Amino acid sequence: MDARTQARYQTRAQVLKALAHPSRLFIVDQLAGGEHSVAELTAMLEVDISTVSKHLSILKTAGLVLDQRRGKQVFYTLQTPCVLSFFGCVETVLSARVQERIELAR
Amino acid sequence: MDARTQARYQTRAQVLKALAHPSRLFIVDQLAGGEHSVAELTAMLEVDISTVSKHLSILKTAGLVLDQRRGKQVFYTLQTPCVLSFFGCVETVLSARVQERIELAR
DNA sequence: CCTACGTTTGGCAATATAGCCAAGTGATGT
DNA sequence: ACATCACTTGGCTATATTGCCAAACGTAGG
Repeated sequence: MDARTQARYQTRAQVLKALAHPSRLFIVDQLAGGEHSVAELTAMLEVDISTVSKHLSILKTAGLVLDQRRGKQVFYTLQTPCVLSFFGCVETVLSARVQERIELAR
Repeated sequence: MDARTQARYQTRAQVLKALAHPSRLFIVDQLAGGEHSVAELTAMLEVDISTVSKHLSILKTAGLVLDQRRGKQVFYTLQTPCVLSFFGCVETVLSARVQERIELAR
């Protein structure tokens, strides 16, 4: 694998890495239903607001969400809704995993 | 977020985490074209074979690939090809990121 | 049985990630 | 100007991930 190819997969991996965290997946799922402020997401996640802010920063850097300040609040929206299609596939993967276990148990 | 919800996103995140590494993305991409042995993938990736074996183990645990021993070799195949659709969306995200930078530069 | 080959596993050090608290920033109202 | 609210950033520790080497394992052939 040459340096150029390596770099391409590295970049792609960064996007997936941004999604590969329970809280960040939850955030994306919530934003699918419309914009939310940091405080709103914090209330749902029940972790420190600084932690939520950092998660949002990671999603933003990855190009997955957009931030928009209105007054004192900052509202986040989903920038690339196609990531929602990941959820369906992930469920398929999980089903396959369950199927696998059933077959092993036989 | 209650414990049940937390667990659901945790499980989903595990699948994405398995994909969120350059070498593992490369492997998935290669397996899209058909089965490959550990040695073949090692030659392409140019890292230690034990490292490749561990990457494959992670993909297998996540339910993304299947292993099949034939003689001395072990061949891996893609178990859930829908993950290939991720690549398209990731490219969209990257395009959006580039677009973003252009607008900022103005 | 012994050896060779392909692969996996254990162990370790280097690096990256997650979450909290505390301090800083930006906007609003007094 | 000052205080307050909403959020971000810095700094820290705990935990997880990565990749190498070495050792173990499974299969096939002599």
